[in-house]
Amino acid sequence: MDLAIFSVVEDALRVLLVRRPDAHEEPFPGQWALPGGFIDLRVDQDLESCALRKLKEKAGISAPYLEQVGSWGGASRDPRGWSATHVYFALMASDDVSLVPGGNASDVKWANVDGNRIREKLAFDHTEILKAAITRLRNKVEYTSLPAFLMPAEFTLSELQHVYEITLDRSLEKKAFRTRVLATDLLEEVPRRRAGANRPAQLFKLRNRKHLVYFSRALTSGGRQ
Amino acid sequence: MDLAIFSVVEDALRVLLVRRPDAHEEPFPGQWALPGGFIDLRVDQDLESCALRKLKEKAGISAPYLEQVGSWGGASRDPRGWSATHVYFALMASDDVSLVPGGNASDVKWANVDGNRIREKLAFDHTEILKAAITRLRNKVEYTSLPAFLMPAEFTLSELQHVYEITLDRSLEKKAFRTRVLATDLLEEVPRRRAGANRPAQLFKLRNRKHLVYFSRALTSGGRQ
DNA sequence: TAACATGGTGGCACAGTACCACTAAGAAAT
DNA sequence: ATTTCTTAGTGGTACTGTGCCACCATGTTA
Repeated sequence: MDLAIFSVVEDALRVLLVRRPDAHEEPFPGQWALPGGFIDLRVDQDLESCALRKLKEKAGISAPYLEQVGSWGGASRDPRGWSATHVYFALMASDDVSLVPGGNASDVKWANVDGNRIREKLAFDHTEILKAAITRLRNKVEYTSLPAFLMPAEFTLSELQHVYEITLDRSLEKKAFRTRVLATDLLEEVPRRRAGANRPAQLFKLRNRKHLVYFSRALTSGGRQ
Repeated sequence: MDLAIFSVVEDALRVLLVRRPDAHEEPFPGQWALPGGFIDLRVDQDLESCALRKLKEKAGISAPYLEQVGSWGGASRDPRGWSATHVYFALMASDDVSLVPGGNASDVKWANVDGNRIREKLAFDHTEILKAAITRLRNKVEYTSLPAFLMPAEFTLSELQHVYEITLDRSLEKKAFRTRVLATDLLEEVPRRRAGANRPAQLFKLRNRKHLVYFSRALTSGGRQ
């Protein structure tokens, strides 16, 4: 079981990494890896509850967006022999990030996603797994409301667009974005505005914290470069 | 490892089933199930080669469209205890169907997909797994060229549309379908026509037997009822 | 040669997006 | 108090791909 836990922190898409134990009998000692671990047959009813348990242990969150990416198995991915892992990706709201890391700070970190990879070299086949997770995320953001699960409880339309732009790594056209989002029942106005050194912006919240909205088309090219 | 092998036979979407062995120490004796089996750690380099091997054994085909659907694991899916399986779905060209079944004819059959289920009651959690595979297939057909992998080497546009309609279980509008397909580089004309009791139809083949085309929108409602 | 059946197209309406200029509303600077 | 600045939010037209449907095309069969 391995997890790709994403969040948007400081205007960047990030993924949670943990450091492998430094014991010499362990494979890839001291290297960065995706959080995960073995299934506990006495505790975990099924794969999803195992993923939820790991998520709570590593990131301290209990009700994130969770989706299976797939499974990887083979003879060469672990030096100890044939192995298989089930991979999930999770999305964390940015205001829950402060709760992380739950363990020793030096052994957990958020790594920046650049393009469709990260700078760190990962243990096992985690580089390939992470690439698949990022690709899945990006593709799905094109035609769903996935980035909504990366938002805090209340947010403005511009903030939501900004998170879309960060996860897609390209700019979007403002009017098209707004029309498209407001045409669905994704959002609900709250009677508050975000103040700043400019015109205050309407705040919204999700109408349903669990529901994923599908758009009928993808947005193509984007606004200001 | 379990496989949902689809094909379109006699104007219907079908999935390949195998009968469980009748020995009493086996779970679900004599019941229908998705083809599959255990990974052979000496032979299978990774999950995909295991799926390809099973596919060759059960259906006698060697280069189909193959895609991972996900994995299922839990304490209650097998009476023998905690277990997990990796699930792939495969698409077979209709003219390869004659090669099936490879084993005893009475132990293998094509089952009709009705709605998003089949009539047969399946062993283990295979009913749920198959439902997920059918849903994945249907969803993806909306915006990709997946049904092209269900076609014989040469086919007409009407035949392709017909296979789309069978997999989607609804009718499509002729002009919209043609315009959309021909706007991509999916097909290539061959210098032959399909004769019949009517105007002969242009035959096409896939420009690339492996490449999957993505459309920018889904088709909505369809033509003649 | 007329009837029939399916192949294939022309043309207009419509929905959702692309584009871009414009107005709106607040804080900060003058 | 007025101007400047910055981001919020909108109006309006063009464009693309689809929905719709009538119509023509081209073969076989009666």
